[in-house]
Amino acid sequence: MSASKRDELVHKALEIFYRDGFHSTGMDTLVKETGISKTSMYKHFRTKEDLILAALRLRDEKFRNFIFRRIEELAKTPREKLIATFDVLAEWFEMKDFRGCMFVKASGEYPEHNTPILNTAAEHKNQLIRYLADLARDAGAQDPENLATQILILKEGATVLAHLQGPGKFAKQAKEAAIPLILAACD
Amino acid sequence: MSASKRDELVHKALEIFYRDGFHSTGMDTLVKETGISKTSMYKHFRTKEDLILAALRLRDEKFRNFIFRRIEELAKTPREKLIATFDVLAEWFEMKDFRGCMFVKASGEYPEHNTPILNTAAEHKNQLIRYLADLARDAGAQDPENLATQILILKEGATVLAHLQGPGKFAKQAKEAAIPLILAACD
DNA sequence: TTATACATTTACCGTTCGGTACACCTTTGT
DNA sequence: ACAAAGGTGTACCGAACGGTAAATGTATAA
Repeated sequence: MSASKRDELVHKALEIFYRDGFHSTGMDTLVKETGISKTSMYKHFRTKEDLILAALRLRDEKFRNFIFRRIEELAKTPREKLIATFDVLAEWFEMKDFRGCMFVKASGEYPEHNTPILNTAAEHKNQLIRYLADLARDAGAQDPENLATQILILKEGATVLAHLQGPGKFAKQAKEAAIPLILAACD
Repeated sequence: MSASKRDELVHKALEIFYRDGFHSTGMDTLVKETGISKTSMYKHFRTKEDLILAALRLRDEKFRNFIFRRIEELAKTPREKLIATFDVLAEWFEMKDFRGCMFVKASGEYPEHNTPILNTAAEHKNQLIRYLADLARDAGAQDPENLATQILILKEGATVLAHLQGPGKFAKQAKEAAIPLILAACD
């Protein structure tokens, strides 16, 4: 039961769950696509929910890596980084396999409060807030938490609409809405 | 096959789909909860997808009625109405059965482009944009479409986060982000 | 070489899925 | 009174669901 095999399973599961959804992807499909047997799959993951949680944790890590790394590459000052968030968002929307936010999808399919999947999704958003709040603090914002929350609201709204209506203009519109907020918050 | 019976079925289906999701709600559950027989159900709706589409159309109508009516009740001038959008949003978030936007949920479970369900969800958002753009035009905005889009982005973001993290502060934060945008756009 | 331990496969479990064939009403027109 | 028409319920379809028991490798240690 090698750790790398498990990793491979989670990567593949993440890809398929993100593309097709959670309920509509059966364990038989995952087993077939990964080439493993069903019993082995259930040795690595006790239940389907365990596999979903592992996939969400991987997604959390990969997504934050991508966003944070690109922001750091695109901008130098904290204030510029806050704004660059929306340029990274535009890059994400344009990717050919973009299908919206995986955690929003998960919260739609498992909406019951205080369940592991919804909690994992909520925690992902907390991590984003924390990162943005740190940037806002470094940028000298009066109320870093508030500014971070507003930026996250714009990010989530743009993401939802980009998935529903196509990538078009939403990252740009969100950016144009964010800039005056950021400038006003940092004197 | 009375029209009122069909209406009753759609209402009940909407309630259950919104609470539990689409894939995780079986036709057997719907049949049991409505007290009708399966054959009769399939006389009214050829497939499960037809029933989902009917539920989404009803949701579209009910949701827009609620939002637009409350906005008109809360504010008089077009500019005030744009702002009041976020007070109505706060009311929605506080409702005990609030579970986020049904069309976002639908787009998460049926993400394939150019399919009836995704198209219906996209059209719902178009209707909201159109209404907001009309208000923005009446309020004298330079670019009504842009302002409407930005307000919708804030609405969608606040909705997603309110579902994930609880109603708390998101309507208020979105409102505070929207006000300067609205004021700046209308001179 | 053989016993042990563990990973893997095959074959299957009971349940639920979306959907349907068909017998059984009940109504309506004549 | 009676037949045609159409809505209704029962009982069922094959497939897919999440999950498991038992057999079959296969590598290591004695």
